[in-house]
Amino acid sequence: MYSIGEVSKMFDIPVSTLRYYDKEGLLIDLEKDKSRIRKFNENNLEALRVIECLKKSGMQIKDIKEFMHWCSLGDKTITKRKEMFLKQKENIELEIKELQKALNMINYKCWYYSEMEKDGNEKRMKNITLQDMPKEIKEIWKNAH
Amino acid sequence: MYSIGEVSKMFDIPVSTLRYYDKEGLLIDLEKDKSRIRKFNENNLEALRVIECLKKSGMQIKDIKEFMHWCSLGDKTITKRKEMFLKQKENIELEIKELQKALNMINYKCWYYSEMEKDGNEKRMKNITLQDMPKEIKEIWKNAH
DNA sequence: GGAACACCTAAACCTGACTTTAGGTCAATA
DNA sequence: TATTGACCTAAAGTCAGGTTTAGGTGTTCC
Repeated sequence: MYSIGEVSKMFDIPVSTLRYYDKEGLLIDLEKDKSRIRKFNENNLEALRVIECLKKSGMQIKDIKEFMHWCSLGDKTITKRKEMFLKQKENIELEIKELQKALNMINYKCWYYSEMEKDGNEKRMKNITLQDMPKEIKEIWKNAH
Repeated sequence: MYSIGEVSKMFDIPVSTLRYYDKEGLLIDLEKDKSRIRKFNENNLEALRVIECLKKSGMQIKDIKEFMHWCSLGDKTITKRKEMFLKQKENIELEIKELQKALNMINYKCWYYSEMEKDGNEKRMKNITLQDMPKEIKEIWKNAH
């Protein structure tokens, strides 16, 4: 059993955010003692790990709440929950692809700017074409477009 | 030369958002004709590509504006701009790593739920340990934690 | 000539995800 | 005993990144 302050340190999430998640219904079976103090058990910590993961995958608080509600309904929602994870898997794979494209653009710019830095001005690079690029930069450029 | 409506379709960005970017100073040398109608040229389109890429890499509008301002100052800001791209490269690489970790978590959950679906209930999977997992799932689990 | 359409500005409004504030409880320490 | 520190609630505030609204201009189709 952990206090909200301990959990805050373990997960590096502000106490106010943990209370907010609780208020929004993301921590469904979180218990409180006689003085209304929250007590986090292993299930609650696992819920928090799932919350962080679903947030990373782009899910909104209200949808995470809905998922947590399904969890509390037991066996009859297993398929629903599995399908939700399959959908988030697609989301996150797409997001990684987009980030990799952006990374290629940034890597191209890094090369472009280090060439300009050598020249000390923008003249030569302003008119650069695919033919002028080294093979590996050409590849990066293509993956960025 | 393109109208705002054409650019909106080309980039799949709402017209209102393009106007907002212009208002916030992200489209520094965007020209307007005698009736104040925006005319996008190739430089402006390239700026938009960079804006989308920097946004993906987690940069805020006000910092993108600052970058665009550096661009307008010419040769003396080349090194500054290069260093900004190097920093965004780190950001985006870190973000990809975090997303991959979340993806491992989600993949683990997908396996976990498909096993539960076979059983029709949560009993067996609730008490699963590392030893019970197939080798490849064990790897996924480890990369998620 | 008038209606439809694409454009314009300024300003108000919206949304999600928190964070801060104000006022209070409770247990342990000086 | 009083003050410190960790906890509590409800409600208001904040912030980024847009979106919507209200009122207007200029061009083209019927």
